[in-house]
Amino acid sequence: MALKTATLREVAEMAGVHPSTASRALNPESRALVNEKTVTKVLEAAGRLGYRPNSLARGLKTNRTYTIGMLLPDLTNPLFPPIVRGVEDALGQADYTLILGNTDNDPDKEGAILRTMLSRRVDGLVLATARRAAPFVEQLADAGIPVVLVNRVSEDVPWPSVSGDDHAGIGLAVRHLVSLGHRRIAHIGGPQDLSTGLARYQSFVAWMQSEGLEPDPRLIVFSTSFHEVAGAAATVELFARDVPFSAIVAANDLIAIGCYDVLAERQLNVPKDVSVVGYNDMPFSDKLCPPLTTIHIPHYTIGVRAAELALDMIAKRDVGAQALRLAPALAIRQSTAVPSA
Amino acid sequence: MALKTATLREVAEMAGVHPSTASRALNPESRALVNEKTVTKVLEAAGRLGYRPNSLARGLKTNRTYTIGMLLPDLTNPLFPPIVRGVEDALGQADYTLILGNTDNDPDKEGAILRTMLSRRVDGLVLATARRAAPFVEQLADAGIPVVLVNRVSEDVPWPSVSGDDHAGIGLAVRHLVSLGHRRIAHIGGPQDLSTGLARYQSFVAWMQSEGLEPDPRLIVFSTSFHEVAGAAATVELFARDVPFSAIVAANDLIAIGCYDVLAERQLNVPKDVSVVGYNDMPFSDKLCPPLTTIHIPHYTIGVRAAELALDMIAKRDVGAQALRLAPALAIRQSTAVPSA
DNA sequence: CTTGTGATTACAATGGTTTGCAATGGCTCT
DNA sequence: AGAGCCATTGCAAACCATTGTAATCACAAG
Repeated sequence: MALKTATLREVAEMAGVHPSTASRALNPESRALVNEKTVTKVLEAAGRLGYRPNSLARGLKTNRTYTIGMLLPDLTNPLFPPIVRGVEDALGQADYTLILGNTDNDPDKEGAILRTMLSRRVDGLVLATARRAAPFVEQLADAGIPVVLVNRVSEDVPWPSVSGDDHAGIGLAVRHLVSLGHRRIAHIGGPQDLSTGLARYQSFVAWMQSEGLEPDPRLIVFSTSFHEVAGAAATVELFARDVPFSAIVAANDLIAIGCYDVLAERQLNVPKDVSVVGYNDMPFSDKLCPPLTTIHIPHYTIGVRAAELALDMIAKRDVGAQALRLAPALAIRQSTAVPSA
Repeated sequence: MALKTATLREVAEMAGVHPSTASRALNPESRALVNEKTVTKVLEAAGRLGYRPNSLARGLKTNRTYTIGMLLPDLTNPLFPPIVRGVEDALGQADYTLILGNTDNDPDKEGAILRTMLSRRVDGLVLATARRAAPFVEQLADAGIPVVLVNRVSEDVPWPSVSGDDHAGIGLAVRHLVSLGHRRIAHIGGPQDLSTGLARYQSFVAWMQSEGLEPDPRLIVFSTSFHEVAGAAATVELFARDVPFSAIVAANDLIAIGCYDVLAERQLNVPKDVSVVGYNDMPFSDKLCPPLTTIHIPHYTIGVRAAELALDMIAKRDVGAQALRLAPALAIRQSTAVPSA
């Protein structure tokens, strides 16, 4: 059945009514307007023909596509799949569909993807791309389209955001190490032009101070990206500084893996010689060698909340520019221990 | 600029031409039909107004949405992100957009997602969902929409497929173990109602035989899913059989991790006491403890090829029902060694 | 018997773009 | 000068569903 997709007109014809009546019968909200018996007829005809409303036509008329677009740097980064699933699940509940775009942190790509998304008339946008200065911001604001930020705080931007509470998370990490007895704690920060990189670095400094430990600038190195190789390079740099330390707070798990690699190279044992704390609790961080103590972020929930916010905005519910920060949790595993020295 | 998205009519008006002319000027293929100077005028007007064609209207008219849908069980499974990226990248090249749907292997969900995708008039479909018996097959065939299968062979189905060459991959694993001196090799298979589970099991048996080793049925256990816990349960079952073995070929990396867990519990060392080979070479399998020897599958390329096939089919190029099998590679790491006994 | 009421249903316009066809205008050729 | 051709552009229909408004009908009330 239904070789060609049936049109509303055909359904109406089969049911012996006018297309407009069929339309109303098919739509739950307007269904009350049409006679019960007619509804049955139409529904049956629709079923027999395998009718699927053409969402293009509908969207054209109603100016809503029930589609939202999501931009992220790279789906291959284990951070994102849970977030995307969260978004998708929450969206699915509301019969919304997700369009995905990987930017690779390339502004050109980002612009191009954004353009096609606008061209497709997405009802809303979820931006999980990390760069702090987005040149499109004003265009988007102009377009008057709901936007929700994920994993980055809103800077001078009228949109709500959802993220893990980085300040609290770094606090968890620092205090965990301090409570174990560490005093000379190093930080391998992320790129400082990414909001998470900057925030975690600042929080690190703040928490060290609030613990009464003056952070040594020589024990703070910035990685050029949130990936293993860059993390390893930064760790090498850290050793080059030749300042003793007993623990490392890495800006994310990938960087922590980079630390692992360099530490192993130097025959240093984790956690006996150096304790390492990661950030994100990405999948399989508990399977590393040793299992990584890290800060767990409710990624899935972040995705869900972001989608819900977008949906709220689309429904014209005012959500303001709130910054939703979800509480992190310390996942203590085996990469941290009391300092040996 | 461009508070409200500009319409073609407005662009035409600004350029002082008829909408149809503007349309032709804007579209590269029909651009040749219109005077060069007019084209310039139109293009400029479009630029000034920030015109973005309404793809809904266009799709309605042309019956093409430049959209393809992709169904997969769960994005959170590390297997999929690289595939999805491959699909998305290849699609992006051709100005196509990807719509994603997670089915969780739930037929109802799968049906629902499929319906919305058809309702959205996707130009093609990439099915990476693993279950073997799909009730929608006939409906899709009827709908006459291009479909490409990923990671599952086409059984009685008129569509092309792209996957890793499981037979060759299992061969790599078995021969690697045999060459190390293993003779009593166990297999923890995947669910047998999933095509990959079945294929890998059958290949295991075949390769054992071709190596002159009669596979012991007591050393073959099937996991109820492709996940760690199920893999661990299957490993427990394997030990319960109380038949000696020196190596395990796991149907995928997650199951291999399950093996790791049970082995560790029993104080058995990998690879000294038992060698383990995984399958898929998923991200971070090289960071496991010990780094997992596994079969590398070119996931990204699989995604790219699948997208290209879909694009070909959309372009009415006949691709037939070919089954594209991409060559796997053996990634030797530290979970395999010569047997101790 | 007329008018008013309420419940249904039909009509027609609309959304933005594409495209077959017709119209226009300038030009060449005879 | 008129016929014919080409390049360019305008016209209008079409794609399919939604929705404001008008039409219809049955029935009750006056």
